[in-house]
Amino acid sequence: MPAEATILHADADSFFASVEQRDDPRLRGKPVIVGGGVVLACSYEAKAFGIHSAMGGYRARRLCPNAIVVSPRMEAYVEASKAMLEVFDDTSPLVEKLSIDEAFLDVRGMERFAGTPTEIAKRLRQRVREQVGLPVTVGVACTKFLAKVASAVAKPDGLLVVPAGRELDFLHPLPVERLWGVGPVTARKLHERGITTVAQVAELAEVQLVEMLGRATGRHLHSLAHNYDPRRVRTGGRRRSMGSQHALGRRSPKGQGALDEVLVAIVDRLTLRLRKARRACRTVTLRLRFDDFSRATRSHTLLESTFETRTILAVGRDLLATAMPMIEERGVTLVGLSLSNLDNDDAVQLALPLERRSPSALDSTVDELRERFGSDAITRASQLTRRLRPAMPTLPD
DNA sequence: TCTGGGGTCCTAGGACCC
DNA sequence: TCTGGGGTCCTAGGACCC
Repeated sequence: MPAEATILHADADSFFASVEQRDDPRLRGKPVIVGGGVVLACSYEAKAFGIHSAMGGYRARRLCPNAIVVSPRMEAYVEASKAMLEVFDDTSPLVEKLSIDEAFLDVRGMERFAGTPTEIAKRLRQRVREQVGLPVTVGVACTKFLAKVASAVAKPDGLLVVPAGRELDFLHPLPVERLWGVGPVTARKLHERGITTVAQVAELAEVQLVEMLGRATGRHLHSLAHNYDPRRVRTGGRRRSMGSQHALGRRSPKGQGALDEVLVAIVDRLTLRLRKARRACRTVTLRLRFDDFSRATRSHTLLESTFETRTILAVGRDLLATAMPMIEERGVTLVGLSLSNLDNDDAVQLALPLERRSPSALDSTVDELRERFGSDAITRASQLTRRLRPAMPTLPD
């Protein structure tokens, strides 16, 4: 017996542009572009002209000279996202937020008091429309992946239910680009071998796909083409990195001083966000993009987590200094910083200051930590202390 | 298709440890 | 003292998503 279609994927349509149209009646029914230099989002009226997100603003305006261009208002989008999430949370106890404008909802077992998944999905769309004022498309299927494909196919302002037992009939005729994780590179590799539909992917053995695309992508695509996706809808989940970047115009100054100013501004923004989120980071990564659109990263991992502006700026400056020869040679067009390794477990945090203790004191403290946090966390802590030990000065206990 | 800003996950080699 | 297999962490790069 096939699995029931109980997973909903709710996705706001042209989210940023829809918020703009909601808040300014003059924009309704008109081609709207959010963002200036590059299109961050655009309304369906603009899409009809061939405009899409990530397209250069210059080209977009040539395609549709009458399009109305508005600056992004991130606060308004965050607000709308929260309001939408409230409706989701009120619909099902199992909600997984995917991005600012989409989420999965598991409605299994809710039939007796809330109706069938289809009825729940209809009500969800109506409530977001009434309470938040935005159009939302919902896909319903037995797996997360298929629900997401369904909502993409149903856009805009639609609802599509893939009935249990009919999954492959729905999936197989679709182009490979519909598979989650198939971008330009993977699509090109598949096309080169004459593979354009999901059905053709499904005909291949897993080993063939792995050979073609690498282990992870190959296995992933093999699973998806057969609609094998055991991932459950999970609530919570903390972010694993935090970043900020700044694109430099072709003509902006690129000397070390100018770059340092950009870096200081980025570090300032980031550490503020870090402290606001009550997190700390251990790895700092400098991201660079060059005139020819090649990229490079330079990273450094600290021994101890930090949220201090001073510390992170110092690391950022070191990384920038090591990259200066490359920058001078290739010409930099983007500078970014990413903070990762966020919040290590408590045991490691506690073990680190032990650097200043003698080996015997260290061992007894590790025992204490084991009692407090369990052996799993301790494995990492003791590994770390072992690594520190050779460099440790011996102090009296 | 000449390109923003925010993320996630995978790979691969080297260092180091048990 | 030598050797091997397995595991984790760090760094750099790449693909993909919204």
